[in-house]
Amino acid sequence: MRVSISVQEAKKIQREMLDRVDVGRPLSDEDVRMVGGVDVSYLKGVEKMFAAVCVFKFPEMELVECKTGSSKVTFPYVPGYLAFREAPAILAVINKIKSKPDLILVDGHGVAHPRGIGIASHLGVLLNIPTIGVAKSLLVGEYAEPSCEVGASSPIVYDQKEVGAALRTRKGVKVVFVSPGHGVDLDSAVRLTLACCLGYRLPEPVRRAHRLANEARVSYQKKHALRYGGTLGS
DNA sequence: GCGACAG
DNA sequence: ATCTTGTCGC
Repeated sequence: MRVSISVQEAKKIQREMLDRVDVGRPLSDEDVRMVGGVDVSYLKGVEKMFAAVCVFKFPEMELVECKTGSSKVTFPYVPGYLAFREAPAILAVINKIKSKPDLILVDGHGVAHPRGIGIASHLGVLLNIPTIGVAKSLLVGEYAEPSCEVGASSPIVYDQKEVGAALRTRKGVKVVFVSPGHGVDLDSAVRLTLACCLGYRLPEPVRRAHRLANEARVSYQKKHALRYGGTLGS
């Protein structure tokens, strides 16, 4: 792929963006009328990715609007630099929606990151919209396993600080790792994430965006008769 | 140097 | 993340 920038340059950008990240602001439920979720899927072999965004009315959690889009991959997957790979595609689909979410849940970490600025924080700063990182696995830090009931949580500690929480969003399933992205504090992030869950491990906005991004990839594969990353047929 | 390592 | 088939449990 034609790489947009180097990891060194990306690191410098993160350093410059870091002081704009705000995780000290409580966000009440009344502050959120619309909540969005974003995710990206990839097509093996070709340098293409499919992003999706789904917006829900909060706290009713009724689907309001969804958009998808495809983009070329211009940055490799490097742990700690996911934003430089996925943010461009995500920003593109967010620009397509008519509704204005007051909060966006991102598939990945927020400040529970080596340098305190994961993809959720990165997007929050660029959009100037509160964001929360919801990841399926840990990138940095340590945590104690919470009890198995819905809503149980325990802090993620990294560099002697509480940067997030391991949250049980559904009874008996693996926890998800929640961390503030930008414009919201940890307690609010955990509370709001839980309020977005409808019986599944992942909060609905992210779950639906994930599904939609996959559908967009599949339709692309079908449209171009792609399989195993190669071309079959015309 | 070695192991870890979001999606 | 992607690809892939069956299997286990509510």
